[in-house]
Amino acid sequence: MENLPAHFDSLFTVDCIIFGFDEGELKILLIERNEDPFRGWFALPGYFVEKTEAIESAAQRILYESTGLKGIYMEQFYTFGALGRHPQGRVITVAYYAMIRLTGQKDVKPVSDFARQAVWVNVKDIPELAFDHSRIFRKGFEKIRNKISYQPIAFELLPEKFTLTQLQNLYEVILNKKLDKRNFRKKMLSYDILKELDEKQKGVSYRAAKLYKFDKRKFAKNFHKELSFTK
Amino acid sequence: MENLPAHFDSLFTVDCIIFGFDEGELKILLIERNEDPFRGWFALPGYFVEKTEAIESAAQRILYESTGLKGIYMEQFYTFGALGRHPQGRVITVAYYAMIRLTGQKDVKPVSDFARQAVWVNVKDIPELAFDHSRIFRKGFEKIRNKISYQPIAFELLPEKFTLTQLQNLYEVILNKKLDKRNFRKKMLSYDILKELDEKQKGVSYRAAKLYKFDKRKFAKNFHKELSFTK
DNA sequence: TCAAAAGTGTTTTACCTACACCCATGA
DNA sequence: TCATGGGTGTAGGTAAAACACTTTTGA
Repeated sequence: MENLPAHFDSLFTVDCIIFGFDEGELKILLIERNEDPFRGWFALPGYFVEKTEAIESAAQRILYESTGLKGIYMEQFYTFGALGRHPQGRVITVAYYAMIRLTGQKDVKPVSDFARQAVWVNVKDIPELAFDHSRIFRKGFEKIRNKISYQPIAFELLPEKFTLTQLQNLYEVILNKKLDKRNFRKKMLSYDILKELDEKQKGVSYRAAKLYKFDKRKFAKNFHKELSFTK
Repeated sequence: MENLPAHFDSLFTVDCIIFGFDEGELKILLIERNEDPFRGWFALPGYFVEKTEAIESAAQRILYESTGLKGIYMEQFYTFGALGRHPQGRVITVAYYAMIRLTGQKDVKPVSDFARQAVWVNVKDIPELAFDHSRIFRKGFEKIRNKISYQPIAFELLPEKFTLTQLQNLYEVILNKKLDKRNFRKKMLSYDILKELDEKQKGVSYRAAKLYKFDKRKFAKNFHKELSFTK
């Protein structure tokens, strides 16, 4: 790169929106900063990309440091590079989202200490975030809202075995609207991408619901067409 | 940025896919490189982002230098940052696409000399490109193919006044499939986003077609819903 | 037996699809 | 008058939307 010294001083970061679904609520993981600038503010997990690191690997590393999880599918959704988005100079940020299974045990724990103080926050209660992270969050949320209507991303957020009502709740939370129960079930089952299990919900004080699994094999077979949930 | 010297050496570029529609063919603008690496290869117009420049401005600048056009809407679609995508080191590239009106006169002329040798190439005849630009092109083309089905981006490529057949041709070229003439017209007109003019095509040796304009006012009013072209 | 959610069908409506002929124009 | 594309309508099928009651279970 010896011909191009004028271009040597740019900073990159990767920031991640990590979605989880727990007790009927869609949440994201935020960290509380204890460094300037924005000391004490909440922010998306993110960090600088190392010199010899691909962006994709940096995103995976940051997810791991924030949650202890590896090998989760992440999707890049936008790159933010306005002047003045970082008070100390021009920083370019590549933003990713990930969706993870939050089991009841809350076993998702940060590994590094830049992310100590990580908290799960309901997407309806996100405070004003550091830098332009509020804007990044809104853009990422909009992306998944769009995507869930034609791609089976919802299943990445649910436990392996789930009820149709849980699945519908998740769609409702992401789309931010009520769906008709009968139409939802009819349509979802018509796609033939779920496997009905011989098992039922346990520990509820009402009629136990059947459990289902997402069936990747069926999905691969049946999906040249796309899902569709509008109303 | 004085605390972060370890992160100071990253290179950014912006690359642009500039689409134009001319004589029934969808084309993009390519430049022929006369610098190493990839001297003599075709590549997407693109260049390094300056230190004090926002990414968005860099994209506008590169479009201007390549075509002489300003103020065209550009959309960022992906950021490429794999190791090894540039032989001289890690370069991160933010990719944009733009759609421009190619009038018959071909009055689109490069302004700077990094883009001397610019040529319009039919998307069906794109050669193997420098760096990973072939991949960037494929990804961008896929994006517009998707987007044209629910957003009125086609009109940016057509002359201000156009016939329904021209519009249909453009859809067919982008979607890479034949559409039914009657169904296309019925559906397109049903959206009520076109203004029928009192004018007809001139200089054709067959029945002259009515001309239409895209009507932004109507579009804004009628589009909570989305366009849809599948078959 | 009560509370809470599970589970289930039908009718109406809108949209998508397939399909073929006559019309207007300039050469 | 011929060649070329412009312009038009309908019927059948499929999917979406609206809508309410009975069943199961544990407390």
